[in-house]
Amino acid sequence: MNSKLGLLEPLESLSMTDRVENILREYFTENAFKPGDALPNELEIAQKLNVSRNVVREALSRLRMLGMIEARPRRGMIMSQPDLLAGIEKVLNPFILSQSNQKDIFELRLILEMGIAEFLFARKTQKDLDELELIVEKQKTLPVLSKEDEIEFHGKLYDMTGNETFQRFQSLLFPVFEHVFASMTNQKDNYVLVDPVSHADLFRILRDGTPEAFRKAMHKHLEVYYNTIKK
Amino acid sequence: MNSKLGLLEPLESLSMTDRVENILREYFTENAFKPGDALPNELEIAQKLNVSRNVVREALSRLRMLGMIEARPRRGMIMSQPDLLAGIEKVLNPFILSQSNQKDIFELRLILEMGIAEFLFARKTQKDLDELELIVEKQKTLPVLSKEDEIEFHGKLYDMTGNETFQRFQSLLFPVFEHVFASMTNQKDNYVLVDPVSHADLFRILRDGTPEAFRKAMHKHLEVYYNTIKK
DNA sequence: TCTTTACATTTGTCCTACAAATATAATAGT
DNA sequence: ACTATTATATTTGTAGGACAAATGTAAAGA
Repeated sequence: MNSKLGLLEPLESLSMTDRVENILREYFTENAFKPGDALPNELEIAQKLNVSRNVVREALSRLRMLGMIEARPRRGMIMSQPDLLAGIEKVLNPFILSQSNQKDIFELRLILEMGIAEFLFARKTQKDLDELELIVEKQKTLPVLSKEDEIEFHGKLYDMTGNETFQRFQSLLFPVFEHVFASMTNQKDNYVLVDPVSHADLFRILRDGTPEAFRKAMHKHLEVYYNTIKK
Repeated sequence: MNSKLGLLEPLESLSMTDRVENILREYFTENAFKPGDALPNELEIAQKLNVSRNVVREALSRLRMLGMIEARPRRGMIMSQPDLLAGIEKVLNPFILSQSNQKDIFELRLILEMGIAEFLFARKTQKDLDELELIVEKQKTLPVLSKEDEIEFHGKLYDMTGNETFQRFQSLLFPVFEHVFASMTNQKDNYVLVDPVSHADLFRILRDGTPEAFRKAMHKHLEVYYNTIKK
């Protein structure tokens, strides 16, 4: 009778707060709430749902954190434009993320670096190229590139994509990326690796070449990371 | 005296809940809390921080939503492995996201499709290829591909990357992607477009070709979307 | 009609209370 | 001394009351 009981998932016992959170989000969606729209007040919601104001406030607190709603003291709440990355930002902590998630993020960064090529070529401007060249020239004089130098160059690339979310997303992913790579290369190999493709090479291709050539070069540039990918 | 007053940013007046949320996350980080570690109880936190238990609970409610902590009724709270995409999942609603964020997401999906090539070739198995071929063969018999057919093929690709987060991420992005594209192509051009590169073509290249060739083909396959990219 | 005053509204915060179930300590029984 | 039972303490989830503060609105007065 109890055979295979281990396969049974524990049926999720949602707290009142969880349920109210879900109900509210559905309510917003189904009634096509748009940014600026006024929300019912807390007491009204509590009474309609037959829960305490505490529970409602705990649920609203979550939505407020996501930027989905805005509470203006003494003037009621309104719908708002959520912050796309607010939720993920608070969670990107290498010490509490699962190994699996950390690996996923490591790979996500590699994918982004390869994927942005089309956008770079579609949107590059002379001003952008000049600024990137400045960075490259400065780095040429350095004996070795620091973490900050890497961020400066690649950050500028994300900048040039004209996509604000990429830019911010990448800066959020980078610390985790670094952490994963550091833990993979067991600290012992602290040698400075010579890039087979330098930032200067990437710059030249971005200026004169094609997306195809850029992706090829970027792949070479990131070779040391791609080499860690296991089947 | 008041000239240029408009340039002054309103100094962020954080609520107690906001501040407690920040303090708690810092506390976890600085004390290297790891999944499974026991947390102080609510009353203790409230007394230490000199705020009411309500405020603490509202802050904890947010962290619970992110999966960062777990509360076991009557047994205290423990640190937990956060759900990487829990936050973003609740916010991916085309009707409340800003136009700018929607555009960013549209582009993000294109970037992912191009970027996964390396991973597909590094991790493809015969079993995966067989399953993908099955999908392709089935779709060959169809006069026209539905949205579900698209999801089935591309979803299988994400599957093959061996990256759970990609898989889930992509399925979250897709509805927004569709919504953006639909609103760009003013409904009027409902004609069925003939892919310059079909799913069958992509499959053959994935089986016999190179990442480079695959990216090239994928770019062609997504041409209609890439054509929408503006400077 | 305009100004001033009073009132109602609503979020943020604090407080108290208690159910329920678990872990721990205390008691009783052998 | 050891086990079994009972009582106690703990802690989250939920309910409900209270009030400050500032805003918008209605009422009163000039």
